[in-house]
Amino acid sequence: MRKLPAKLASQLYGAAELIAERGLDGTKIEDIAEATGIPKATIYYHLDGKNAVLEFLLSDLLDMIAGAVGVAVSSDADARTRLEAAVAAQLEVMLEHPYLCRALVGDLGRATRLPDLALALRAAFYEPIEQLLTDGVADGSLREVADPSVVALSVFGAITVAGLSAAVEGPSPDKTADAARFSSAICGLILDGLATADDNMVVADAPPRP
Amino acid sequence: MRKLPAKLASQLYGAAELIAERGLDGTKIEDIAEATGIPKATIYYHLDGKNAVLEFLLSDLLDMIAGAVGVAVSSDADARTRLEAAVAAQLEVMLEHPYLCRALVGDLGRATRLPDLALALRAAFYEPIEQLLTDGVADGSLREVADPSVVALSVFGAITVAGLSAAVEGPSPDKTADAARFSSAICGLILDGLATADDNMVVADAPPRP
Amino acid sequence: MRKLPAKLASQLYGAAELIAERGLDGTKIEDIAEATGIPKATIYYHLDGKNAVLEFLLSDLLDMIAGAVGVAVSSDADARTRLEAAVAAQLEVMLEHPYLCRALVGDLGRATRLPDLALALRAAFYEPIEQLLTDGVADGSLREVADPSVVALSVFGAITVAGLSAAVEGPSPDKTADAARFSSAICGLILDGLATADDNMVVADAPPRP
Amino acid sequence: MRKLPAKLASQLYGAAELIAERGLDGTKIEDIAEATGIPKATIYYHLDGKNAVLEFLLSDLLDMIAGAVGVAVSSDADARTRLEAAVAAQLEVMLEHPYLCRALVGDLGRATRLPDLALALRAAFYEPIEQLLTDGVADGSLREVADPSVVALSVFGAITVAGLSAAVEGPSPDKTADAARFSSAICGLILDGLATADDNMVVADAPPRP
DNA sequence: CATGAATGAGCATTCATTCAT
DNA sequence: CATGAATGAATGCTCATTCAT
Repeated sequence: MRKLPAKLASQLYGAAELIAERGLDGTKIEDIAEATGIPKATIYYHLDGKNAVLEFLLSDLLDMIAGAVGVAVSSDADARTRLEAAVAAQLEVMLEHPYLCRALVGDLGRATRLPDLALALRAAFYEPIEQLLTDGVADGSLREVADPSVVALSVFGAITVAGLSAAVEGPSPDKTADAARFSSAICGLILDGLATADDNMVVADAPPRP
Repeated sequence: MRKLPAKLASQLYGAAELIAERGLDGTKIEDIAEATGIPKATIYYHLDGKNAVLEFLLSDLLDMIAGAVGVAVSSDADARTRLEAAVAAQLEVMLEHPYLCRALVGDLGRATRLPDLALALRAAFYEPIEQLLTDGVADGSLREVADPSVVALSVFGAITVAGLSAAVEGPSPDKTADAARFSSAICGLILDGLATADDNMVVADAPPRP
Repeated sequence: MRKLPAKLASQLYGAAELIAERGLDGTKIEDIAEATGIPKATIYYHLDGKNAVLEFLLSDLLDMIAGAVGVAVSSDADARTRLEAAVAAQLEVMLEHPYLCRALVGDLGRATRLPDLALALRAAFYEPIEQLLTDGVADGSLREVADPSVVALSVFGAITVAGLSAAVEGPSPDKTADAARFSSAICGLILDGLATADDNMVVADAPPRP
Repeated sequence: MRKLPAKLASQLYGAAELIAERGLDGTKIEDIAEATGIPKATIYYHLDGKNAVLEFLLSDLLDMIAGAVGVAVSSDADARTRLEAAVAAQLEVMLEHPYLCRALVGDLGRATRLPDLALALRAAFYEPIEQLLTDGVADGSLREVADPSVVALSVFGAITVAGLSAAVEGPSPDKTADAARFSSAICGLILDGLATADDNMVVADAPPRP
């Protein structure tokens, strides 16, 4: 699996919609060849089979997300602010690449079976959040929770499922606005929760209220 | 797709792990036949093809979830309490059936392409939450949000991804305890949020505070 | 590789000429399917791939030869007489199945790479001769030689190459007569040699004549 | 097919073992490239395809054999003596080049389908013997046989199969000694036969003795 | 009803060969 | 001259599905 020439790489994106629509197994290499204009044998010359096509496309998406989130996370604001930025960043990239996202969800099983992708997946989606949760406790901007890893997972789920859903809806005219709207809704949820404000907090492991 | 004789139905569950592990496309009917002990042709006699196997398995899971959540939701407590119950109920069923859950995620793409399943998916996971959000606003137990459908999606994501993750981890010795722990963490997140208590609320679309 | 139903087995012989003509690598499974009337997938249902087709055909030939030679060899005549009978028997079978013989030669390399065939090859062609050589020394009908295994090899070569050559020439109208003619010529060679009768014997390891 | 630069020619021999082991069809040009160190495209620059590689290697072997046998045959000794010399010469070359020999046998089918090779094959192996048989009858050193061409074929078979077998056994430490041993055994066989000396001669077509 | 046997349709992958540099 | 890159053409094999019993 040599490094792809830039031209081929860009052509290959033409396959994303196909794969998003039908799943990788439902997509013949021949279809990919047609959709991208790259001859079948040339795809095989550069990539190690069908999985590698998906791997290439998703790696790229995951890199973009990891990159954007990485930037968002590395400001010197407090963790809560950075979490908000990270949510926005991730949603922006996701909405920017709806086909890749759909391909990712549609072939999530396969993606997790590809070791490289599984790692990239964790690194892009889960780890920054986990880190932020820790940071937030340290700088006092986020409260401590009883089960940080489950919470990180849930936050990851909250963001990702919303983003995915937006991606599945099909292209939207104003992605930035969408991203902002989603981002705002999600941050409202994960930062302030849904309980009515005057209520007593429900804290995990909290003693039963009298 | 006649109703399956009970014996076959139960044997068929033996295929869940296989499908969870390899995805439906990576699983030959022949493999399913071997794993379940049901002869290939007999599977075809009772079910309309490979997809129908997945459909059967997942319908069942979805029904179980919908059922459990349905029960949880129909108590006469306030919406917030019912939401907590729903979360717990969903997680319990998911943890009780880790292979089915993994099969579901792994073939999410296909699942959403099968109309019946897509519907059942919505009905089991999304709709009860959406309803609860509305109810909560009405009975004052949950606060109003600017974008209820996005929030419902996120809540759904928070619960589901956490549950899925638990399912992927492999069977746990004490599923009920796990479910409780997860449930508690998730409710803490979606009801109270992560922001430190003394902070001003970040409310979506709220006017800047002076 | 289940046991072939008799009908298929017989149809399969229709592929012998093809393979003889073009070699196995030059013969597509599809060609074999056409030539035999057996659908491609059915061939695969019964046999483990292309090699197995050759293996089946040649095993059969080898069995026939081993059988005929076995019968010839098990009379209670002296070894020399039995050798003559064995030569005749081998040639008869070879001439009776020219295509199989040509297939065998044409794909000799592959045949020797298929362990089962390599064994059958030895058993059909080489071992009976080796045995006869030993027997002949014991019963006094054949002379002792310095290097029995090389001689056995050579005798095997003398018979086989002649027979093969006849097979390659294409079908002859009177195979039995051919076999007799070849048999007679070969026996004359291997029993009496080519040296003129009045000459001193050239015996291996014999001291140089003065 | 230009004349190969000497260096390439010699590198090309590195492919003989490969081809001997797997057959030509089982050997990718790429494998040959790797084994010889000659880049794939360079092979194509100098030779007309895969067959030409085999043709080159085998032509060479055949030329060597034809040459050595030619020398052996052109002494002015009697035919019988020259036959002995020819046998020794042929075996020497064969044992000197075991891989080429195995490649030859393994792809005998293909070799006979390449017209140039088929001719060279005859010229190297068969014709000198045939000639010697005729010469021997003329000079009285070999007896007349009823079916000279069959006998020539058998003699060719006796020599070649023994030689091949030696080649297949793998490299031997002392090839010259091997050749001498084989040669002696084979000459004993084809000149004096295996019948015990005191026996009546079995002469093809000889009238029954009273 | 259940199923062993049979097969049509499909497709990923391979590889010999070409060609621009 | 030599060769890395590219590809057209080919094919072995798989597997979901059917059907006769």
